[in-house]
Amino acid sequence: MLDIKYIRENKDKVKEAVQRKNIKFDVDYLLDLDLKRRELLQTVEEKNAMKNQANQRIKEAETQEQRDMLIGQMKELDRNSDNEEEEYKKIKEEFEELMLLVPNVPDESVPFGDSDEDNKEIKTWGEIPMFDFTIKDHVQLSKDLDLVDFERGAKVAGFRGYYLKREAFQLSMAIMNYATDILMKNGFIPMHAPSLVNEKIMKGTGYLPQAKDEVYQTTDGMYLAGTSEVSVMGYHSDEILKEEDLPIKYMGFSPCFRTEIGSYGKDTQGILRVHEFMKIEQVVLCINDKEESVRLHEEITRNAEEILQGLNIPYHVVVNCTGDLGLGQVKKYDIECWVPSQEKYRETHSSSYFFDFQTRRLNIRYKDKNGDIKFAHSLNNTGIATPRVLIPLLENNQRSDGSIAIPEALHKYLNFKEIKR
RNA sequence: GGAGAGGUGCCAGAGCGGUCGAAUGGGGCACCCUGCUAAGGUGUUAGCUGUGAAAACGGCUCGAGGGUUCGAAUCCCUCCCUCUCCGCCA
Repeated sequence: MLDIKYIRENKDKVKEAVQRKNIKFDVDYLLDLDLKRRELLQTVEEKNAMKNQANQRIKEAETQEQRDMLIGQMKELDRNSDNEEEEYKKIKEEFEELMLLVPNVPDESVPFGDSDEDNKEIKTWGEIPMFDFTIKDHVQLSKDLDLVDFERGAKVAGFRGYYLKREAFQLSMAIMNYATDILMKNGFIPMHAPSLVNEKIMKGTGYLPQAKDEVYQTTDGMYLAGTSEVSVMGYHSDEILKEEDLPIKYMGFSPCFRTEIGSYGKDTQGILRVHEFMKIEQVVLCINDKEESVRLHEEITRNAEEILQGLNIPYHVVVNCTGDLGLGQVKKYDIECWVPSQEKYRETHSSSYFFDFQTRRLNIRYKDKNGDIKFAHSLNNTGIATPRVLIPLLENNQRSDGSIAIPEALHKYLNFKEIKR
């Protein structure tokens, strides 16, 4: 959510953001409504002030007659103010709903574009492996080595269901431990965070209402979060933090659930796009300062790179174009890992900052050195997500005999150094 | 799942129709005093929001939402949450 004052003063910027993010939203309508809202608020508050004064007089009335007369006047006043109050309430409600739909303004450095096709590569790392044999894709590797069971996955959990078996399971756990160690070394507080969350927090992080098709709702009105970003951000909701405690860095571990509605027919093979997976997420809260947000954005991006480099997976980093930014995101880098069978990079990490877009919704504030209360800034990036990262890991490390070499960084977490049958 | 208790400011805790945005204590902050095992004194310490350049003035908020009333932290209803006991259970 943006500050309405900011929207009033930067109407054109916001309109531009609406356009560039390909969002349907009428900024002028919102501002008209805001004007109406404030006008009504004024009259309602004036009436309230009169009532308060009248009440004061009733309290101070010396005789019963005086009192009765004043009460009579009050009743009259009350009758007249009902309508305005109703109308104010209605407008306020609409106003608040609309406010949730206003997009954040992208940073100047974000390239213009419509879709991920227009994202710009800014960095590559690692050498794309050259194989002197016919490679297998991760699906074939998984089947041949009995690492993932898709058929039984589908039998039990439906389309996109899967079982991670044997070394794949161990690998998945090892990767989590490995990523945890790196993030803890870099100052993150680890948490196993809830994935079952309430509506307020889903709204606060911006997944509702805009992405409501992509989240599972339970029969009792709760939601299964698609990322622990949701519950980790909710952790400090409605709190006032101390400036000296910032930046505060959390790594949230949780299962993640996504309906993948809207991606029918996409990535139907294998474990690239599944309904449930495990993820470590980096979530950072910092002071209300652009420079600091930018600095930390680079930092959490580096953290993900450090994790991938240790796994020796070739990747590149892209800056997402305006059209590929989420509603609240100011800027986003995607890290995409090389997938040999597809001969392209596929997204494994998404690193973004929001300024105070999320913290306004979640009411996460801090008291600065002058005692002023400000909204914090928030950022987040993937730490590591399995099973998706297993795709580049398995494929890039496959050998001609069908076995798979395990990167050295994981050896200390595993009792095997290769996967072989 | 059953029974009960409760949700008030940074914390503890009083208030149970008007004098309450809220006693008191603790903590924090500021100043004063004091040479001593950091004590004493005084003051200060909620957020949101509207008009305004500002000073200021106004409105809202005692878990959330609704209702009764001239008036609600206080009464009524619904929901959420916490705690205790019983049951069930990884």
